[in-house]
Amino acid sequence: MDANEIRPAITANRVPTPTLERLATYLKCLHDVAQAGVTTISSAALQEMAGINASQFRKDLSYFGEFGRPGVGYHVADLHDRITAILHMDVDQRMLLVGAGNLGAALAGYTGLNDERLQLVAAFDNDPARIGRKLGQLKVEHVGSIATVNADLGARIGILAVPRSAAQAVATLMIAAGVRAILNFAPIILRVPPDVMVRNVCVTQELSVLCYHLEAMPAGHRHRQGEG
Amino acid sequence: MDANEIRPAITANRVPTPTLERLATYLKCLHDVAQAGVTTISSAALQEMAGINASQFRKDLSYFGEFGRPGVGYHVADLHDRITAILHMDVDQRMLLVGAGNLGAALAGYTGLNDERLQLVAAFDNDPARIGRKLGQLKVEHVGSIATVNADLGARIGILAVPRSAAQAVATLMIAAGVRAILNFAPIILRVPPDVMVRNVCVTQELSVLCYHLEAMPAGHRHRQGEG
DNA sequence: TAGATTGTTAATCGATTAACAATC
DNA sequence: TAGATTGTTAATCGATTAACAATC
Repeated sequence: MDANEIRPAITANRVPTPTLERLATYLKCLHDVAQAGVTTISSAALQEMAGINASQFRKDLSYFGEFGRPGVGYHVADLHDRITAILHMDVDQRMLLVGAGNLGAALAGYTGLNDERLQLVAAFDNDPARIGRKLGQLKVEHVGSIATVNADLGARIGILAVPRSAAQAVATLMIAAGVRAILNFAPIILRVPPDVMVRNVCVTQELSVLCYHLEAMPAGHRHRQGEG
Repeated sequence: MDANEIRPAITANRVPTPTLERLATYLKCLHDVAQAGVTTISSAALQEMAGINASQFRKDLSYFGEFGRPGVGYHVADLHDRITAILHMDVDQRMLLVGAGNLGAALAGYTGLNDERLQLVAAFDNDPARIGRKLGQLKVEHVGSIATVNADLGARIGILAVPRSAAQAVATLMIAAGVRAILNFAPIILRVPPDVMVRNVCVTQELSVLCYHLEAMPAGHRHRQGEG
């Protein structure tokens, strides 16, 4: 089982998680080339840009249908829209944020998180000093009111930006409030019911991997960036 | 090639990246059980805790030697220390931060980043309004001075917390200043020389994967958290 | 000693890549 | 038409898991 892996127990024709992760990368590339004025791109050109094998790219897309024209390539804007739709980023996705500290403020201020259809609709904390303050557009509410607030909002995505010590309890509250997908920034392995998904973002883990390679790498060994 | 993959061109007995990523997870678990007063743990008990297969755990460790005692299990504190050493988290690791916005402030304030041997030793920005301000213990300096500052500090890890538009240019500056490992928070695919490693943290990517599964999941399909 | 659990090998599983007929 | 490039199948590669002899 890989870090950040999500495993449906029952599914036919399941799309591999690495494929889903790469779709977001393709969106970044398509965004970049579109800005450069390019309207059509081949899988070979994308390999050059993203460092992802052309066959891989075509195979990834093949899970979802046909997207290109033999001898021509892919229409950049069209492919961008279709991948966005595949990821369901073309419909409104409401999100709750718990934790109004530095990280919470950074997330609330991040445009990528209030862009297009991803919408941060409420922010919570348990610190009285933070409650009532503004976090971007949002007024910070007490975490104890998350269930009643979300009864109206109906958000199914929760972002967990609280200290490790509070993370499990807050996750449980989120789930009781209707959240079914959690983006967890706390360095802890959350216990959740089987119908709740968790993706972990762990800065320390990333740094460990970098440290390992930095020290392990004798002169002459070369490293390449994959992507992200 | 996977997201966040790092590929040494020349290496015998290479440790798989998924294994390295899991080592950080094992540290989290060991930390937790140690606090609960447990001194010895079996791979089966760890499977229960971390949701990572017991064989996987033993196999991961086998890349680095022998750690347990048949019939007994693993000594928690000892294993924690040894994994820490494997990841080179037992020696000082100096890091530069570029980008003193919300995210930079959150990172500078994060204890995990000034914990133990991971040391944030300098912070930079290009906004005159931010230069001279304090970010945690650090005074924000102009990004143009990164090379001269790092000539003294000798940090080899750089944390990139600037907007997408500035990310590539700043990465290039970091590398010129001696950085060989970059933790990138900008949603862009960095172009770097082959001896520089990049790990990407992409919140939007994580959310895409959550959105996909939220929408794709018909009633009756169940999901499990892997870990992180 | 008997029971438990490791480290490691072999089997399985799944993901990546190469190759190529189909097609623009 | 000839050249280019797709979508897909088959081959390769690597990671995960099961099984078990060795060992405490």
